[in-house]
Amino acid sequence: MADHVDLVLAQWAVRRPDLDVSPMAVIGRLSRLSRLVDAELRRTFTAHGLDAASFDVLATLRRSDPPHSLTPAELMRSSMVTSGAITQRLDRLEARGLVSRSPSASDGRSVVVALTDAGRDLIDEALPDHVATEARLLAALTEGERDALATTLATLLESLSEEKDGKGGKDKKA
Amino acid sequence: MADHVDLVLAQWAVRRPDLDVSPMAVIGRLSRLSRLVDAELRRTFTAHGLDAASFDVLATLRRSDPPHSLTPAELMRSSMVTSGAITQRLDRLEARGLVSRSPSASDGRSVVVALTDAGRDLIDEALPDHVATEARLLAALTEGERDALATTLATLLESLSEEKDGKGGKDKKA
DNA sequence: CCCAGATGTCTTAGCGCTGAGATACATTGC
DNA sequence: GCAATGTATCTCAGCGCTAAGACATCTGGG
Repeated sequence: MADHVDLVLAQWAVRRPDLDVSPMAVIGRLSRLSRLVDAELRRTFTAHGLDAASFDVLATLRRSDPPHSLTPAELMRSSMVTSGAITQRLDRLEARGLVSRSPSASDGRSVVVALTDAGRDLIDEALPDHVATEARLLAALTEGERDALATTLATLLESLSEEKDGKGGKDKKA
Repeated sequence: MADHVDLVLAQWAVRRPDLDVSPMAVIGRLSRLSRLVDAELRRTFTAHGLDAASFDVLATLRRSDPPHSLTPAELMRSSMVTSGAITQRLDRLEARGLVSRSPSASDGRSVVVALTDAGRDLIDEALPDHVATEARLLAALTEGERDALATTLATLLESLSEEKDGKGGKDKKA
């Protein structure tokens, strides 16, 4: 019943008994789990000729209102990557004919990125496999555990997002 | 109370009502959380002249028995990165005088990586800040929630690790 | 009306990692 | 002994991302 993180905690207890390393029980597992999950998801993406970055953009467009178009700035905020990363992702997807870029009618600085028919077909085909993979990765949990996990992760996500936005902030002056 | 993932789930319910995307409630939050956590941890590492990769290696060595030495292969298994990544991490740390490499006495193919005094001083100085940062990131949870979260993540971690090792195989029954 | 600051997109250098493979040494079965 | 296989380390090209910054365009207060 001891995973890698349990061993790490036991080692720290010997080397640095002065430190309370208990937060690692959560953060350490979160990190390792994320790596394992990413690796598994990648297999599904590869099977459909995609990678995580491309899938992310196509899925975000697919979720948006028809005609499934967003600006690079919106994609950037949704994806948590920099603007340079979005530019390059779109370059790759555009070269493959999966998205199109056209100047925005309402904002001269902006661009409208839209799913092409080929892009929509590809993401619609990959999606069922993707969610099936996700479901398989969670198969070890009961439904109750899954729900509780989602709730707790949502709590953490909100607390970190707020911190990042400066809302309420840490404890410094408002 | 609605985080980004709740919005994503609501969008999929409209665009693809045929799909059960509920696994995203967990997997999606796991991914985003991991990104946010990594970004926060990085700030602490940077403050000590480190990055996540260097910290990982130094901390792994520090946890090992005195004289705090391991082989690249052991570091590779602990870190979940490829051998090429370990070689490069060690190149950087060795160039800074934080670790040393010497040929193994017992295995002609192998190398012994050891913390130098400077490396040990650096990791011992950074560690308290690091665990403090981790504790701050979890401050939104009660102790009970933290424990339950650690337990559930451990369950997932074990199930994915076993799958990877081929133990029990991919197919359900043993 | 106009300008200063905010915003949107793209460019580029540099970084760390992967994946494939090269090389050397170790181990096992015969 | 020795061939076949496995293990340990390193090399290197290629990839996607970040950070910093260049431009163009928008917006709101004098």
